[in-house]
Amino acid sequence: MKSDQLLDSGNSLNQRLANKGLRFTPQRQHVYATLLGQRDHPTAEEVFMRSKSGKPEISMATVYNCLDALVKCGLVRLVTVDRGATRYCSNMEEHAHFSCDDCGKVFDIGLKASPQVAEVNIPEEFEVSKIEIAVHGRCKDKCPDCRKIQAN
Amino acid sequence: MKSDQLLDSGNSLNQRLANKGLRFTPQRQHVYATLLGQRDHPTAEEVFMRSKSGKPEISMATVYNCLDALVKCGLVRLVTVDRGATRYCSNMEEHAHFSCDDCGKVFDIGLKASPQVAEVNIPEEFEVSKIEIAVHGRCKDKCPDCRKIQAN
DNA sequence: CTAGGTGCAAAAGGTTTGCGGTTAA
DNA sequence: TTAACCGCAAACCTTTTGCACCTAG
Repeated sequence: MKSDQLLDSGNSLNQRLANKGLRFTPQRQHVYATLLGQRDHPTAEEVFMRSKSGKPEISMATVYNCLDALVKCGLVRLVTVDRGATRYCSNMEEHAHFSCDDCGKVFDIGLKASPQVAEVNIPEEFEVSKIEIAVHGRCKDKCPDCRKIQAN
Repeated sequence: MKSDQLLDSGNSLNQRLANKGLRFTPQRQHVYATLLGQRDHPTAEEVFMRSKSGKPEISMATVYNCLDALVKCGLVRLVTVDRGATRYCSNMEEHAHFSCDDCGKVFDIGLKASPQVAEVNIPEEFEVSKIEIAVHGRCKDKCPDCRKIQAN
């Protein structure tokens, strides 16, 4: 990622954090840049690994803290499609997730329409804040791991 | 639960297990009956607690083993709407889940239609096995815990 | 100046595994 | 008879917490 992009994301991040009464720190900027740099769905462990190149002294606890701050200010969201480790997603557009049963990777998939209350019979008293759609299946030859499996 | 119902579920369970090459054991019957007896969405820990009344010698590992067997033979499904412990659901009808942000409880909600590929733009290569819809929000005065919160 | 953040290490869930003994088929 | 299962305890993985030091505002 180029430094001007980093600066952009830094400024945006700065404002976002301030709005929530959170501080702007180099660690938070770095973790955010890490997530933006590779828009997949890494686990905290993976974010930690990637963050260590460029910031070798960063700790796991700080990665969790930073991810938490990013989620709080709406720049990152949690993805919990499986029982495994929580994944983090920097794509804030409305979308669903596809989880591959073979390789475990998570892919973004588009929605044809907003998943409104239309699909579901919500009891009156319930107050809805978020609707999540998770699709499970196989990505087949979409990724290297699954290409290998297909080849066998 | 009455003993004839237990027997019914036992017979159905027996067949189901056999179909998957799994054995019928008293533990599996007991855990299944526990889930059927109270159709909420208990965690493994809660299933363990409930199973101990009537089978005090049962162990946590066995509960996990039994739940796993029940999931394998299609009598129980996993519910993983939050980062917390996996919950288990004996309602195998097609439905969505509502998770309360306040009390953490999970409620079943009906679908107006089957959540078919209609809602989502699945890339061609992807092979879909299951679509899950999770609704988040507040159940308000639906449960005792949330009635308390509302009262404050 | 000080509330909030960082890094470390230890603890806390939740789940899985290894193993000797038991049991359903 | 014997592969599968049980119960126990220990291990494992992910996440949280306590604490001393540090730093952004």
